[in-house]
Amino acid sequence: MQQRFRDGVSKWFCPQQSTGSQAIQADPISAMVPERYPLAELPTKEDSSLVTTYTSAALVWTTSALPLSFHPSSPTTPSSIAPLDLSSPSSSGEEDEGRTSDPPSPDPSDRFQCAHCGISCSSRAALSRHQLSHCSAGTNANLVENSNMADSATTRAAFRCKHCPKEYNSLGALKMHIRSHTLPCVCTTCGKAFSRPWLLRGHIRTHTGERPFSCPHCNRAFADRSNLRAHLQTHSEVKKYQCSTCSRTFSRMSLLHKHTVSSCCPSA
DNA sequence: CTGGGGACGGGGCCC
DNA sequence: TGGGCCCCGTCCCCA
Repeated sequence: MQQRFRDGVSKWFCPQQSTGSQAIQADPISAMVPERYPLAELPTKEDSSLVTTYTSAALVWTTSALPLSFHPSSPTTPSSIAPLDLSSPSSSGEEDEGRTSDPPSPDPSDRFQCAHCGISCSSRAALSRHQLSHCSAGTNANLVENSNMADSATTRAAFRCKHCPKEYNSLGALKMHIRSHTLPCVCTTCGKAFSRPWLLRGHIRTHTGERPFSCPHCNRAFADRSNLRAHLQTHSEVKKYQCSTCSRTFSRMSLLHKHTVSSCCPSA
C-alpha cells in the first residue's frame, strides 16, 4: 500500500488510496486507449549532434533559469529575482519541509557518484543505470563526436525526434518524448488525447469531479497534486518565491513574474 | 492588479 | 525496457 513518496511528500498526500486506484477503476480506466503508439516513429540513430544541455540549474531556483519564461519585451533583469532562502526554521514552512521542491540536500553520504564523470546519483540503481549510459554512450560515441567525456557526460545526445528538434541520449527518453507527439491516450468522454496514461487519469477527474488530494490545513480538495502543492503555499506565511528588490514573497513563480514585470521593478 | 485555482505538459526516478 | 508516479512548471481564467 505504501508507495514511493520521495522526500516526504506523503505528509500531505491524500488520505485515500494511491493515486492510481480511485475512481479510475471503473469506466474511466477504460477511457485509456493507448493502442496508438507508432513505434515506427522512432528515428534511426544516424543523426548526431550535440544539443543544449539540460542542467539541473532550474531545480535550484537560480536566477539564470528565470528569464526563460519572461516576456521578451520585459527589461527585467533576472537578478531582480532570487530564490527565497527558506532555511530558517520557520514554522510556516512546514509543508515545504523535506520536499524536493527544496533544493536537494547535499547529503553526500547517500549519494552514488559515478567514477567516470562524477555525477551523483540518488540511488544505486540510478548509478547503475547512469553507468550503463556510459556504455551505451560509448556505442553512441561515434554518433556524438565528443572527445571530452568528463565534460560532456550530460551533453551527448544520439536520438533525435523526427517531429521536432529535440534530441535525447537514450531511446527510452526519446520514446517518452514521442508520446507527446502521438498522444496515444484518448479520453472516451471528450476525445481529448494525452501523452501519458496518468495525464489522462488527471483529465478524467475533470469529468468525474474526483478530488483525491486534500489540504491538511483547510480540507480543500484538489484533483491535481501540483495544484495542492501550490495551494499549500497559500497557507505559508513565507512564500517560496521572493522578489529580491522588495523582498516580497509569492506562492508561485508566475506571480513573481507578474510582480516584477508590472509593478515592482519593471525597469530594473 | 493581484492572488489563487484548474488543467495540463514534460523530464526524471523507481520498480 | 516500459509503466507508473513525482515534481516542477506554465498558461488560462476568475474573484
